[in-house]
Parts: sequence; structure tokens; C-alpha cells
Amino acid sequence: MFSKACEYGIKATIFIAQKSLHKTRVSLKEIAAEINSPEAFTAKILQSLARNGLVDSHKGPTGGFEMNRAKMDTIKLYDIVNAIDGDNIFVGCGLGLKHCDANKPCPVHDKFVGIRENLTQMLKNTTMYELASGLDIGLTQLKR
Amino acid sequence: MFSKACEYGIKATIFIAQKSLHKTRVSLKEIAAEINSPEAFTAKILQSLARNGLVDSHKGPTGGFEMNRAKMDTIKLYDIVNAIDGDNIFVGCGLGLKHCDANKPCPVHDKFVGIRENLTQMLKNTTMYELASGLDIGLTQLKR
DNA sequence: ATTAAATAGGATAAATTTGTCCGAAATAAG
DNA sequence: CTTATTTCGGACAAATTTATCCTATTTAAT
Ligand code: FES
Ligand code: FES
Repeated sequence: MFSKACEYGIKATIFIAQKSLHKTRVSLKEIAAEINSPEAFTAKILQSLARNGLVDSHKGPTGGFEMNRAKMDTIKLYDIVNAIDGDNIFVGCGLGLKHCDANKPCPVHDKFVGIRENLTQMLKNTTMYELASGLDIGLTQLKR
Repeated sequence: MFSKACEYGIKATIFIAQKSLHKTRVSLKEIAAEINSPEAFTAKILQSLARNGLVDSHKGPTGGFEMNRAKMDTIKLYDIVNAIDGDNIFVGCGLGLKHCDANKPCPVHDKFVGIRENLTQMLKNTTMYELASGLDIGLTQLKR
């Protein structure tokens, strides 16, 4: 469904947001430990998310990653996925035809578009705050 | 969503089924041309599907691939996807945790399982006959 | 029997994704 | 100013997926 990079990116972002709820910055090291991901690879993903303004990064001692409270409402799961995996999953043909076209549909088009749309809407409706809160109150977890 | 191998496998199977509606066997060459896929790679996928009994193959002149009418009702899109990509998409965690567990859910679990289930049911309810028929009457297409 | 046509299958290569290493740049603190 | 700590970024490596090549095997037809 999502690439490994995207899975790591989502988990990292949720963790950053959760810690930011308590005004705490987190370092790459903490993040990788918390979400059980390879550190250097996770760094690349976070760099990309930072460049796209989805998380804020700070260098130096006491540095790390954070997300301000306002962004937690603005940024949706959709934005993370779109930034890392692109929009193919949201608009692409389920069978890989060049473009999804309802007028010249592939055999699965009619059955696929509904699911694709459900997924898209779910991701567009899910805020980082929501996900961070669930994690914060111990309702959800990032490791297993 | 699906791997390239799976996309090719689905398209090839639908094409084979459509031709079988007219009692016509199709060769690898025809299939690859029709679905616009690399021939040798498609061969591997079809070999695997044949070993799993999802299509029938015959060697020698007049040989090729086919699917009998009864199988078109029995075999679901689900079976093709499961044979090629495995069941991770049907039961796996959206964030890649080892197991999806509703009692210890990841942050997206509650929002993800519904979509995962919709996809699974759609694939389990879609017969090869249905897809082959749509293609046969020109309602759908395999190339673009 | 011989030939030609087709799938089967092993070995290999290319491309992409995933993961690692190391030095540069920034910055907080003594 | 120096040092320690942290992210940034480029180069590289490993693993996986995608794709190719070539030979073997099966089989229909002459
Ligand atoms: S054309 Fe394939 S999903 Fe729309
Ligand atoms: S635990 Fe992640 S989807 Fe169920």
C-alpha cells in the first residue's frame, strides 16, 4: 500500500507531533528508536518532510524535530503520503494504465475508484493532531 | 497498490479469460502485445499462475494459455492478487507493524481497516467472468 | 522421425527502493 | 573561541523488484 519510506515518514511525523503536544523536541535518534526504523534512512525522509514544511527541524544542541500546534490541524495524513509517495495512489489507475480515465476505463475501474476515493478522503480528513492525541493517551502505538 | 507483476498478471488473466469466452487459446506473445508488457517477465508471472492452477497452459504448436468457463466463475480477482502479491494487503498493518492487532492498534488502524476490508471484499466478489465480459463487449480496455 | 512452435525454467542484468557511511554546516553552551 | 551536539547532504552499498537472455522440454503437424 505505502512504501517503507512512507510508513516511516508517517510514524515519525506522528511521534514528532505527539512530543510537540508537550512542547518537547525530539532528535532523529529518539525517533528512530521509537518507531523502530533505520536511523540514516529515517533522516533522509525527515529532511524531505522538513524541506516541504511538514515538520520543523533545528540543528545544534537542543535541536531536533517539532511541529507546532496549528500545523497539527492543518497537516493531514494525505499531505505526508503525497509528499513521500506522490499522488499515484490517489489518482492512478489500479492496473497501471497511463491515466485513469472513466471514459476509457480499465476492467477494474468502476470497482476500484470507490475504494481509491475512500482512501483519499480518509487521508484528507485525518489530522496529525488526531493521530498524535491517540498516541499520547496510550490508545495507539508505533512499534511491534 | 499492486506490484507491476500483479498488474501484468491481472491484465493477462483477464485477456486470457476473454479469449477463452470464444474458445480461443492465446500465446504469450499475443498476451504481452495486448497488455503492453515485457514478454519474458510476463512469462514468469503466467508460469506461476499456471502452477497455481489459475490459468491453464499448453506447450507446443497451437499451445498457449486458456481458462475454462467454470473457472471464470470460481476464480476471483482476489485469487490472482493473493497468488502474486500475497496477503499482506488484505491483513497487514497500514503502517507496517508486524501484525495488525485491533487490541494494540497503530494510529491509523481504526481508519484503515474499513478501507482494507472494502478492498478485500471487492476483490473477493469480482469474478474473472465479469471482467472478461466487460472487455469482450468493448466496455473496458487493457492498454493505454 | 523431423521440424517448428510454444511454454518452462535457470542464470543474469537493469532499475528501483531501502539502507549505510561520513564529512559539512549550524548552533547552543561553557 | 572552542567544543559538543545536532541536522544536512552527497556518495555509496545492499536488497528487492523488474526485466532480459538462452536453453530445455513438450507437442502438433508433416
Ligand atoms: S482506468 Fe483503471 S482505475 Fe480508472
Ligand atoms: S495495527 Fe495498523 S492497521 Fe491494524
